[in-house]
Amino acid sequence: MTSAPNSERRSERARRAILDAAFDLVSRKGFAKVTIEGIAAQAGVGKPTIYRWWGSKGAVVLEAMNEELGDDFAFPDTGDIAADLTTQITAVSRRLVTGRISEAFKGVMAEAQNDAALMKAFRETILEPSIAECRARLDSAVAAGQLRSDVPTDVMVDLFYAPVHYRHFLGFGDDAVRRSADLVQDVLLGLRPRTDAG
Amino acid sequence: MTSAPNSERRSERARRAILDAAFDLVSRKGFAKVTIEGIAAQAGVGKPTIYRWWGSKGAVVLEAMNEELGDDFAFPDTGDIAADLTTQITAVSRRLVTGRISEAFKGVMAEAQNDAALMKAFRETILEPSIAECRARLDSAVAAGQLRSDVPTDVMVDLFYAPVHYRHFLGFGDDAVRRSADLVQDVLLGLRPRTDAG
Amino acid sequence: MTSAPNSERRSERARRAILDAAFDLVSRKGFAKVTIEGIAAQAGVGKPTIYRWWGSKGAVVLEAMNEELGDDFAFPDTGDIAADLTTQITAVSRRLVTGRISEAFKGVMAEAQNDAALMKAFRETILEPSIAECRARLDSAVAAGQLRSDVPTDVMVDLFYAPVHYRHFLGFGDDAVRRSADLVQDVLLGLRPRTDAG
Amino acid sequence: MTSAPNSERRSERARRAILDAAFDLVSRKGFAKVTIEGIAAQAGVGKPTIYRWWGSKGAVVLEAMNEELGDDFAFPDTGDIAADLTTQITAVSRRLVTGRISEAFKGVMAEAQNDAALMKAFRETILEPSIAECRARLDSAVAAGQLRSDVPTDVMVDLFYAPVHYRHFLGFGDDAVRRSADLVQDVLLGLRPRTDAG
DNA sequence: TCCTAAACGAGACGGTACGTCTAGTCTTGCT
DNA sequence: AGCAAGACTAGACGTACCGTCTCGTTTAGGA
Repeated sequence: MTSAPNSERRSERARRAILDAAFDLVSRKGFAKVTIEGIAAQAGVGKPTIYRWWGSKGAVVLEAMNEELGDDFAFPDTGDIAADLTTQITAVSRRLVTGRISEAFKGVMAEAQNDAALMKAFRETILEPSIAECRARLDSAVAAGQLRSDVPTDVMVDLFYAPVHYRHFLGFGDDAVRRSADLVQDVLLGLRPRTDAG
Repeated sequence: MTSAPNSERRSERARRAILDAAFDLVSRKGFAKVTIEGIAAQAGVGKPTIYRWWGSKGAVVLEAMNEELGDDFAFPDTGDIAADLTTQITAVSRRLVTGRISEAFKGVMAEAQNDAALMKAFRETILEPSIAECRARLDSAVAAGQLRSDVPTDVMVDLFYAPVHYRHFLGFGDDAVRRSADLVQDVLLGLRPRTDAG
Repeated sequence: MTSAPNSERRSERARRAILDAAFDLVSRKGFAKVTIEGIAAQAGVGKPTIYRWWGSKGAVVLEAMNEELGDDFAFPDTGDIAADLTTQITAVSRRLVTGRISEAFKGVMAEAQNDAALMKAFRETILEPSIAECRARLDSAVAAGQLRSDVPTDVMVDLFYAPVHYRHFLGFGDDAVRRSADLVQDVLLGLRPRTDAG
Repeated sequence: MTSAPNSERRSERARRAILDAAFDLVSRKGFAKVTIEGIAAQAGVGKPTIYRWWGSKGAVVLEAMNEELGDDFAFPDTGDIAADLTTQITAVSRRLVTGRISEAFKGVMAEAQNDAALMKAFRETILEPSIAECRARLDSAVAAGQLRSDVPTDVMVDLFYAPVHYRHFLGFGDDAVRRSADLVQDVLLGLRPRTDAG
């Protein structure tokens, strides 16, 4: 068996070159048309250097996308939960259809459908942090009496985020995705607390 | 240019063998591990016969999946919209995670992210008929006074269907997908008509 | 077993079209780049019509070449055997390197190296008639005392014809092939009758 | 453009396996029935490894044949030019009809009729070295007064070698090819120097 | 003059091999 | 020891033809 590489001796230069090349190629040509060979060539790196540190093209691109995104998943908090949700869903939908990240995201998610490890990595590094931020904001809105308290906030997260991804993955088109934030109002109809019986 | 084949002379035997082989292989090995060569071999058919009638592996599997599904997209109508929605969403979620169609659906959708023609075909043959059925049922519920009339029914369709696909594509796991029907109640909270001001 | 076709009902139109297309295509693109499909297409004929009457591309092209050549293998007879041989070898060498027949001949001979039936057909329809004509002329030259009588005339035929084909098949180049007639004189050096002991 | 491979890093193991497999297959099945795929499979080698180093099946088989022949083209020199020519032509004719090289030679030459690069390679590696050896021997025979000096020795080479190849390529049959050495005497009739006027 | 059997055009079919592409592994210096 | 480089085995890709096999559609001789 091949022994695990020693990460202390890893070349940061090679790592950066690989991630930059991967992100650039995916952005320009689309995930499906990018190959490990192509990444290695553009990065000026041998293929084994990629295979030594990543398990698949999806893993490389996911990491490249993460670096591009940074780790700032902060949710806005103006005190108005409706406005904050609209702001955030609008931002997410724009990222999906036009952002630098767009091609990479679509490609990684397609790949992840048939690659459990990639899906796990995506969820841990991107999705779950985002959800946690959103949920924290919803919790504070519940505490502030802006949302009803008898629907779990993790369910609320799903209700707010689902439409944008649904429209994105099922091919409703860029315009429909971008208009997904409009649905925040409709979801909120049922999530507002009521003085009278629901 | 290669002229189009004459579909009148097409061999139904070959067509069936190809679709059956494709569906069987995808179900057993997963979309990603199936090859056109493998389909041709199992179907007892030459590769060119596949390429003559379909443009990609995704197209073959989509058609195989369509034949498996049949064209029955009927939406239940018991008079109780909440019950009917729950029934239908439950059925959809089960199909996605355990049904015969499960692997094929996941593979086709992953492929469709980077293949516009495949996405278009999927929408026309499967998604849009389903949506139309759902929408018709929602229209009748609006007419019956079970749903408010100031939210367009196509938006309602998105609100009800989004969670199941969202959880499915973003890797929430089979259990979470199956529990998606529970969210019907939460969405309905806001879509019920009200006599008092909203 | 497929019964033999009835040659009385054969379509002369189809036969002509096939031979013409075959000869034209071979002349323009070279034997190796011509396909049965291409011949059928240019002839406006179905592939089975070709397979019904010929066993291979080589057989078609051989017949086409034969029609082009006609059956005139007459050897010149001016009374001067040296001049007649030079005339004939010159004619043959020109046919091989520049004539209409050039590509077809080269292709058929290459094919015939691995197709005994084709070789047999070539010898019977072209080579042996030519040899017979040559040999008859040599016999008359022997009778006229212009050639020695103790070397069999079939051996003489080989000695005169060998150089041109040798140079042609072993790639000595068009010029060398065309100059092959010059060797007639050198061969004749030994084949002239002598009064003194040989 | 595909950059040229670096021959310093070439695997000698793969090269040997390919040449051995090619030669074995051609010897057993005949050139026409051998495929690049078959060679790769028997050699335990990927197809691209063959295409990386050779341009065609003919080129592989030519090199395999060269290795089998070795580079020993030495012409015998017993002092008797007639005997030496007979020995050599006999050896060549036997190689053509029964030797290990027989199938490979026939196949390569057939291919070379429509492949100028292959013909060039054949001439440079096999034919021209043989001719040079023969010519050197003839030169020494001329110097020794055994052959006339007014016929160029390169023409003499053609006269001696032509019959065996002519009979071989034009399908005279194995026996006729093997008897080609008999013609040496007839050619020599005219190439012996004479004291009386020619 | 019609009938009918065949040859015909067309082209889809099951196959084979092509030559290319990329994957992932292995090997060889170089730093 | 990790690296760049790239050759290696492996195998799927999509294409080109093969030779066979239906299909209707002429077409030509015999009834």
